[in-house]
Amino acid sequence: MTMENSNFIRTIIENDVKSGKHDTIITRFPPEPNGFLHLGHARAIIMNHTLAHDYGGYFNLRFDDTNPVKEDTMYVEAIKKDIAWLGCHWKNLYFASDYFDEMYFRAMRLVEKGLAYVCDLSAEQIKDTRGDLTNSGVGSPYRNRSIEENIALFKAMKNGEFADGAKVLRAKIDMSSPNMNMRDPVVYRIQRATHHNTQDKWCIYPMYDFAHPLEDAIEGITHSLCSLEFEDHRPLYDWFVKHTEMENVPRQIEFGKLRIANQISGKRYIKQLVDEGHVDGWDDPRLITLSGLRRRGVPPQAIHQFIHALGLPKSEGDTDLNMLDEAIRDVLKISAKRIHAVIDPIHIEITNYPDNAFETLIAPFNKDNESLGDRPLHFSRHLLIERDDFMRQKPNKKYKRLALGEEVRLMHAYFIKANDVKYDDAGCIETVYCTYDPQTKSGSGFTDRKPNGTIHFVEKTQAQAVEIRLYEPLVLNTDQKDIPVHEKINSNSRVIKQGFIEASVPLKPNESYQFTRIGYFSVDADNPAILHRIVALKSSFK
RNA sequence: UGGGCUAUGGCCAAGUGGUUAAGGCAUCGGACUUUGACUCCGACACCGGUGGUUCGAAUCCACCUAGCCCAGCCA
Repeated sequence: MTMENSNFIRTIIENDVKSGKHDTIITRFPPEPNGFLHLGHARAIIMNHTLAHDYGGYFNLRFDDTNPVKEDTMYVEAIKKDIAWLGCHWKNLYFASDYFDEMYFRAMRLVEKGLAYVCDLSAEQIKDTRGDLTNSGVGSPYRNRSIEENIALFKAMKNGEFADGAKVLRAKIDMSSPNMNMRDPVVYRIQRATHHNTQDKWCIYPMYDFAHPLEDAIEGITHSLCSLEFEDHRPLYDWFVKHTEMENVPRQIEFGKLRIANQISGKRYIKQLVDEGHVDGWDDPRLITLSGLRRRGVPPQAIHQFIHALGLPKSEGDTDLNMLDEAIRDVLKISAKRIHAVIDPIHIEITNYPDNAFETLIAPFNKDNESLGDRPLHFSRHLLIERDDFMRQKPNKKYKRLALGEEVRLMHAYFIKANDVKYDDAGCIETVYCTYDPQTKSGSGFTDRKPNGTIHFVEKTQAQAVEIRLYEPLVLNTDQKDIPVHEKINSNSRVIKQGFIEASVPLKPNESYQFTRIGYFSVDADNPAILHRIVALKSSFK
C-alpha cells in the first residue's frame, strides 16, 4: 500500500537540483509552541522531512516563537516529543527568538532605507485606514517621517520608552495594493511580556510576516513549505527577503492543508474539548492529536504510510479516516502478536472434559510472522467465548459459528459441539454445555469432518481480567456548523468493557496486539490493565 | 462586487496536447482460509459547465459556476 505519489513540490525540488540552483535541499517545520500537534501537522512534518532527505539535504525544527503571550515551554516539549515519535529527525533545533538581534538589525536597515516607519496610530486607527476588500487604504499621517526620526523612534521603541501598543514599526509598501498584506503591514509591535526563551530582554516583537522569511533566509532554507492561506503573503515574504538584503533567498511554496472528515481539528476546538472535560486531555485516544494517536497505539509508520498515500496536493478535500485505519492494519498485521481475548463473555462448559484436568497447548503468536514465536494456550473444562459467537439456532447455512447442534473449531484447540444452554434469572445465556472431540486437536491433521467455522476462546479459570476501551467517533454531525461542538459529542465515543485475555501473555505498556477476530489493541502507556482499541478488523460478514 | 487559490469516480489522488484516464480507500461479486482477518482474482470515470483552438484536449484559450483564503499590533 505504500504508494508515493509524485507531487508538484517534489517536481520543483527536482528541477532545482537538476539546474544546479541548489545542491543541498534544506527544509523546516516551523510550529508555534502554542498547542499540540495533530494529524494535519503530520503532513507538513513528514513531507518536509522526506523531501529534504530524498535529495540528500536536511530538515530543521524551528519554533516560531515571536508572540510571547501565546507561547509556552510546555508546548515546545510536547511538540519535540511528537516529532521524535514520528521518527522525523531534525538536524538543527532552532527558535525564531534566537534571531531577535539579527531581526532587529535587519528591521533597522529597512528604516535606514526609508522602507519602514514608526507609526503612532492605534490598532483601531490602523484598521480604519487600511481600507477594505474593494477600497484602497489611506496612508498614515506618520508615513513620511524622516529617516532620522524613524531611526530614533524605533530605537526608543526597543529601549522601552513607549507604552505597549503606543507605536508600531510598519513597512512602507502600498496602501492601495489589492493584496491587503501589502498595505503597510506592521513589522514590530511593543509588547511587554516575558518570553519563554528571551525572558524580558525584549519589549518589541517582530510580526510573523517579517520574522518568518528572515528565519528561513538565516537558516538557508531552500524551500519553505506552508499552507495555502499564506499564498497571499508570498509577495510580502519576498519583499522582506529582498529589502533586508538577506544573502540566501528561500522560496515559499504553498500546499493544501490536510483535512480529515468528521473529526475535530484545529487547536482551538481541541482545546475547548480538553478545557470543557469532554476528553481526558490532549492525548485522549479519541483525538487526532499526535499524542492522542500515540496513546491509542497507532504506529508512527502507519501515519507515514497514510501521509504518503495522500500526496501533497494544492486542493483541500476531506480525507476519510478509513485510509489511516487501513494503514494501521497494514502495519500491525505482521508486526503485532495475535492473541485471544473475549470482550463480552459467555461460559462454555465442556461436559466430557475431566473436571480437574488442565492442558497447555502451543499456538504461534502470528502465523504470518514466525519470528514472534509461540505462546502456551490453556484449555480446560471451563472456557469463555464471545457472546456473539453463539446462537441458539443456526440462522442459515452460511452462518459459521457455534449453535445448538453445531460443531465449531476452537482455534488452536479442539472441535466442540453445543448441546444445551442454561439461562440466568434475567433470561440471558449463562452457560453453553458442549462436548469436545479429542481427535480433533489442532495440528493433528484431523480432516474427517468440516467444522461450522472457527471461533476463539479463553480458558476461564486462568484468564487475565483487563479493561478494554472501545472507541467511536468523538463528535457526530460534524457537518452541522450551527450546532455547538459540545452538543455534538458522541456519548458512545468511549465504551469501557471488562474483558479477558489469555493467561500467559504478559502485557507490556505500549505494546500492540491483534485480538483474533476482533481488532488491534494496545496496552496503555501507564496502566497495563487497560487496553485501547486501535482499530477493528475488517469484516465482510453479512 | 478587489486580490489570491481550488475543481478528475462515494473519499483521497496521479496526469502538463496523442494513455484502455495511474494508484490507494470504500463498495460489490468470487476464490482461498484453524481469524467471515490476511491473500488472490474480477467489477467500478465520458475529467465542474458551456463555447472555442487543434487531425487530436482532463491537459491550450474564453466565458461561466461552485468552494476556500485575505481587511490581527495572531501564526
